[in-house]
Amino acid sequence: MDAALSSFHRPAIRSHDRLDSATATRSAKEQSFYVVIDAFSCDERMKLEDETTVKTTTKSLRIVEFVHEHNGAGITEIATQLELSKSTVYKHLRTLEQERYVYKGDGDVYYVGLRFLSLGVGARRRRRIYETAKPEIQRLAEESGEMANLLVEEHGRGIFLYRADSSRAVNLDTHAGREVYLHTTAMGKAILACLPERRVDEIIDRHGLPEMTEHTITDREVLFEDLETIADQGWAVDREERLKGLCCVATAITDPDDTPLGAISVSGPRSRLKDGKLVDELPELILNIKNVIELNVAYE
Amino acid sequence: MDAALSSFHRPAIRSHDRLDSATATRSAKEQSFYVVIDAFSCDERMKLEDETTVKTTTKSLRIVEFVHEHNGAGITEIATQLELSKSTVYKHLRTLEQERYVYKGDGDVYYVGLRFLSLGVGARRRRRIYETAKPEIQRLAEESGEMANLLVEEHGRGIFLYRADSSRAVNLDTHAGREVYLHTTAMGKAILACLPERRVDEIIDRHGLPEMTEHTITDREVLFEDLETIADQGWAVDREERLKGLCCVATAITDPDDTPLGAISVSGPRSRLKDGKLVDELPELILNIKNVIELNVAYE
DNA sequence: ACGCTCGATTCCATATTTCGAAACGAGATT
DNA sequence: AATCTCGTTTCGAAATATGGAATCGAGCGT
Repeated sequence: MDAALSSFHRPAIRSHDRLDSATATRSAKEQSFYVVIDAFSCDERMKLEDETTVKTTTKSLRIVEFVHEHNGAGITEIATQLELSKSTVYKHLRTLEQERYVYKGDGDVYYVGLRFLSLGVGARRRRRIYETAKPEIQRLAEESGEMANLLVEEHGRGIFLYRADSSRAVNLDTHAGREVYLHTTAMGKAILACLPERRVDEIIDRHGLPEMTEHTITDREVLFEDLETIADQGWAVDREERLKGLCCVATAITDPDDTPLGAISVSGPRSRLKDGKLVDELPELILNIKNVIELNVAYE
Repeated sequence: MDAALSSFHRPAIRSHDRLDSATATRSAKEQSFYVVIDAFSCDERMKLEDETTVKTTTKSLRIVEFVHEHNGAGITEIATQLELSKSTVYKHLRTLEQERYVYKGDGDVYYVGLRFLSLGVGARRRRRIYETAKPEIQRLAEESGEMANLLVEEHGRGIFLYRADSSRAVNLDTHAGREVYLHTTAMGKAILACLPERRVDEIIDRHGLPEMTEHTITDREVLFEDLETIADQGWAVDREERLKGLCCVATAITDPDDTPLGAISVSGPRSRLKDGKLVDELPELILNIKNVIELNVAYE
């Protein structure tokens, strides 16, 4: 039973994917990364988790996540993988189905329900920046001729809220809802650069600095140096740090009091984003749009 | 404790909203409608729910839903409204927060987390029809000059997957993820018309025929007559049945074997959609698009 | 038609876990 | 300083989640 829970803490999956081979399936795998808990902190952690945590709920969520990551799953498969009894999994799924969080397709396979979409879209709408930034992101995509994105931070991770494609769009894994590590993207780093050092340390402690490509920053010192540069110049760049072949320029959108509300970016294949465009042309364009959005957010 | 659960079964909220006054907040209220359980079936139902249901999970979900419907809530508020103890709510929220399904904003207010967006978007992507229909829906919006929609059925309810606006867009409550009763919309009725009568009966038994406007069909016989007409002519119409001032024309998208995969519609203000357009021009346009989508789905 | 296999479902005794009352502590208000 | 409100913590009683075994049921091959 304890083994059941520990099985969720998988080692990082290094995805040295090329841009053109990025698929939706792979994104699910990436998301299942958790920092491995080392043996020493176990007592403390157990204390905390046992006393203040509802284990049954955790179990239900794990089941849903399993179904999600596998694009549908049957009871036996889930029970085996999660080291739970079939009857337990059965009851959890029945409950979730009754509440419309999962549904049973043909042939006894359970799928994640669209109820999650209702709540998720509500959560997105609640972010002030979303509606304000959307039209500007579209403009950004048009004027740059590349893909433009909006990302926000939650629980120390980045979540894509919106993406606008230009006509030259590349098929990419960054749908709305996609979760990424902040240190692996230009948008993430732009947000980190706005946060107090203490906060950044907390985030690194919680999520680590997993390596996605050979260019990913995996060293705390190096990251902090980069963040300083970003804070100075006002924009961040990502040269294939999350995905091989993909480059981005980004800047954070902040409150009047410098709290980051999210970040916007332009991203495209390395072949089209040479240095001239990447560090001259695009930063200027992005900073313009940043200003417009910040004004609109402030006086909405 | 039993009282706690029964408090979720609220009577229908009749929303005689006008088109122009429809807001996001109101949509949340609508969604909280549940069929009231009458006293006689209680034993049976308890038996079923008690034996095969994980009550703890249900409780967690109710808490999340409460937070969702109230656009954020504190522990005491939730505990009071849901008739649970503060410590219970506290522990559930802590668990959900740890798993990133909720997050705590400033001032001890909990909000629904964007984790729901990740899972929800995944659920949407899994519907074959979504990617296929999207570009066609956009075309439908352009060619009709009105709003065009894509809806699918799940658990006997309708869920909007996508909406495309024309330049003359009206500000409406139908974002992606929005849930509606099937019998109140043209798209819903178009889907119902494809289902075997037995299935339609089940759905009505589960969700009832709640009245949204004075034009809503609230009688089973009347509904079945309408469904027959729809099945014959291949398209459905909604004259202010869900929302005062809003009219729609819709048709179902089906598999080669007539299983409905979803429905598409054009909707706009009554003032612009007179009978000439509503029952002559638009049905033809929609049926064309339906054909294109069905071909693409079949040979994808 | 028959047995065979695999999965979902049901039943039940057991003990794990949840739950609520009450106490505590921090902030705000009077 | 007293009072109120709200989140957090503690702890034992009571509820209920759990896993294993038994049952059911569909699909397959002989």
